[in-house]
Amino acid sequence: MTEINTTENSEKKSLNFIEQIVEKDLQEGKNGGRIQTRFPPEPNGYLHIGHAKAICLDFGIAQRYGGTCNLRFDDTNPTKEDVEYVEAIKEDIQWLGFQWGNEYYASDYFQQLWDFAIRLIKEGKAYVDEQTSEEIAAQKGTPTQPGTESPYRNRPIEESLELFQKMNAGEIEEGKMVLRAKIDMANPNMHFRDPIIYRVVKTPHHRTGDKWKAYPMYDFAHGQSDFFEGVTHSLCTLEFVVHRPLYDLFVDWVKDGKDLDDNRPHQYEFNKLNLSYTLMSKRNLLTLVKEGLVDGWDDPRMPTICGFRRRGYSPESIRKFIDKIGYTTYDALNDFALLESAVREDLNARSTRVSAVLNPVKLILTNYPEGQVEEMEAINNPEDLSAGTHTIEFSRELWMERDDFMEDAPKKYFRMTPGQEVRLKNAYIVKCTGCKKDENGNVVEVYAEYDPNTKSGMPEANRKVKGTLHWVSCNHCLKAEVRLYDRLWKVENPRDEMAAIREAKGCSPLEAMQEMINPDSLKVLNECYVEKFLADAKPLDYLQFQRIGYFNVDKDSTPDHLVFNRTVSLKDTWSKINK
RNA sequence: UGGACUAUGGUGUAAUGGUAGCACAACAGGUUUUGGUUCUGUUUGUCCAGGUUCGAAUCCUGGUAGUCCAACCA
Repeated sequence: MTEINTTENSEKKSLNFIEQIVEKDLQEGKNGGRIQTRFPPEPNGYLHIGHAKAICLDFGIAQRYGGTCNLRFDDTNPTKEDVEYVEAIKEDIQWLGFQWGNEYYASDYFQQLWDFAIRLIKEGKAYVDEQTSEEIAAQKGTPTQPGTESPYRNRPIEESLELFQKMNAGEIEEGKMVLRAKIDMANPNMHFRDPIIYRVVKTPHHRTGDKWKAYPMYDFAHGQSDFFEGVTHSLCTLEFVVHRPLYDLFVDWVKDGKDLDDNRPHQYEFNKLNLSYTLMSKRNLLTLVKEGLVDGWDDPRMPTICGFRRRGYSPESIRKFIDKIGYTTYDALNDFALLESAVREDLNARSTRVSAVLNPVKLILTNYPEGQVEEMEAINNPEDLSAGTHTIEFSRELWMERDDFMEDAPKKYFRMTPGQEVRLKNAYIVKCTGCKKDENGNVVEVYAEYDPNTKSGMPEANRKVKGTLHWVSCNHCLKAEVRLYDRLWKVENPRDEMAAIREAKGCSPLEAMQEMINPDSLKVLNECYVEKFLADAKPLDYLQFQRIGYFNVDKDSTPDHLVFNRTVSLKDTWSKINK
C-alpha cells in the first residue's frame, strides 16, 4: 500500500482535480493502492512547452504518490516517425528534471494488438472493409445525422480473417482495405461509428522495420497499451474526452468480461496549454522550421523545450510556470507574462551579475590619470552572497550605454547629463561635464570628472546620488554579438488570428504566418562590449547583464566571436514612465 | 442546431453548501551602488434568469456564450 504523504504540500497549495481523483482512488484502495502513469509522445517532432505541462503532471503525480511514470512512445504511424525524435524527446524530459521508470514503445505491443484484433474478428466484433476512404467517410454521417452501414459489415468471419492476414502480408495496397470495429453507425459519438482500427502502411517502421504492414490506429492502441503496462491513471488533454467511451470499450473487450471494474486504466483529461503570443501546434512549428522563418527547432523564439533551453530558460522556471497555471477542464489562454515572471523569478535568484554595454558610447573621465587601471570588486549575486565576487577593471576611458546620456534631460532622468552626478556601479561617483558631437550632431564622446573619495567602500561613496550606471573599460573588455529576442508573433492569439486571416484571404498557412510575424523578434547587435570575466562563460550559465536583462551564451559562440542571447529583459519601469 | 465538455477580477487559478482568496498584470508609495530585487498599499470578479436551502460561486432547471467531435493522424 502506498503511503500518502501530502500534508506538507496541501497546506500550501490546494490539490488540482487530478490529484484529488488520485487521492480518492488511493483512499478507496483502487488498483491495490498502485499509481502508474505514462507520458506517451509520438516521436514525430520536438517537445514544446505544452508537452512540458503534460510531463509535469504525468511525472509529478507518480512522484508525489509514490508511483511510477513510464515513457511510452506512441509509434503507430511509421510515415511520420523517426528515431531522431526519440533521442531528442528523451533529452528534453531529462533536462526538465524528470526520469521515467521504463522506456516502452507502442510497437512493442504490435503482436498483442494483432492477436486481439484477430479475436475481435472471430467474435464478430470487427470486419475488413474494402471501401475507399471517401466512401467510408460519406457513410459515417455527420454529427447531426446517423451513418449508414458498410456493405462489408456482415461479411463472413473467415473472409475478414483471410483479408486481414493479407493486409499484413503486403498483399494489399495502402488504402484498399481497413479493419473496422463493429460498434454502432448511429451513435451520437462519431468515434463509435465503426471506427477504423487497422490500416495498411508500407513505409518501414523505425523500430520494427518491415515486419508489419497493418498498423493499429491510436484508438485501438492507446487504451490497450495502458492496460498491458498496468497504467492506473491515463492523463491526456481535453480533446480526447470524446475518445474516452471508446477507450473504455476497448479495455472492456480486451479484458473480455473479467473483473471489468477492477485493475484497469482510467483516462482523465485536463486542459492543454495555450499561451498568448505563441503558436504551439507541431504542424505550424514544422512550417516555421521548413520555411526558414526561424533558425531550426531550437531557435530561441520557438516554444520548444530545446528553444527555451537555448534561449536561457532554466528547467526550474518552466516547472514553476507550469505549477502556477494549474490543471483544469477549462480551455484557458495563459498570459505569456506569467512565464516571463517565472523565469525572472528563477533567474533573479541564480544568475551571475555582469556588466555589458550593448549600445556603446565612449565616456572619458577627464581628471582620471591616463594609463591608470584599478581592479574593482563586483558582487556576483546580491541575492546569494555565497556566490562570491569577481573583479572588473576600471580606467580613464569607458564604454557606457548611449541611452544613459542625454544633453537636455527631463527632470526625472537619473542618468548622465551635464552638471548631474551619477554613480558608476562598483566604482566612483562622477559628474558629467559635457560631450563631443560629430558634424551630424551625434554624440561621439561623453565627458565627466570623477570624485576620488567616492570609490566603492570609501565613506564618501555613501553619498546619495540618484542614478547608477554600468560600464566596461575600453581597454579591458571583450567585443561580442548580442541577440535580442522578442516575441515571434505580433498578435496575442496567433492560432485564432491565423484562422481568421486564412478565412478572410483564402491564403496558405505560411502566408498567414508571414502576416503575423513580429519583424522585431530578433535584433542582432554586433558592437557590444562585455567584461573580460565572460571569456569563460558557457551556454548553460545563467547571466544577468546588469540593468538590461538575463542573458546566456549561445551555442554559436566561440572564444573569438562571443554570442549572447537575451533570455528576457529586466522589468523596466523607466521605459514605461518615459512613454 | 446531434452529442460531449466548460463558464469566478484584464489573465490564470482557489474556495468541495458557511468570511470570494492567491499569482501575474496594472497603479501609488517606502527601501536600494541594477529605474532590478524587496516591502507596503490600491483598483478590478462568481455569464444571465429562476428554483432548492437558514445559507448557493458551489446543488437543480432553463437560457446565453465558448471549446471539442464527421483523419486509413496522435
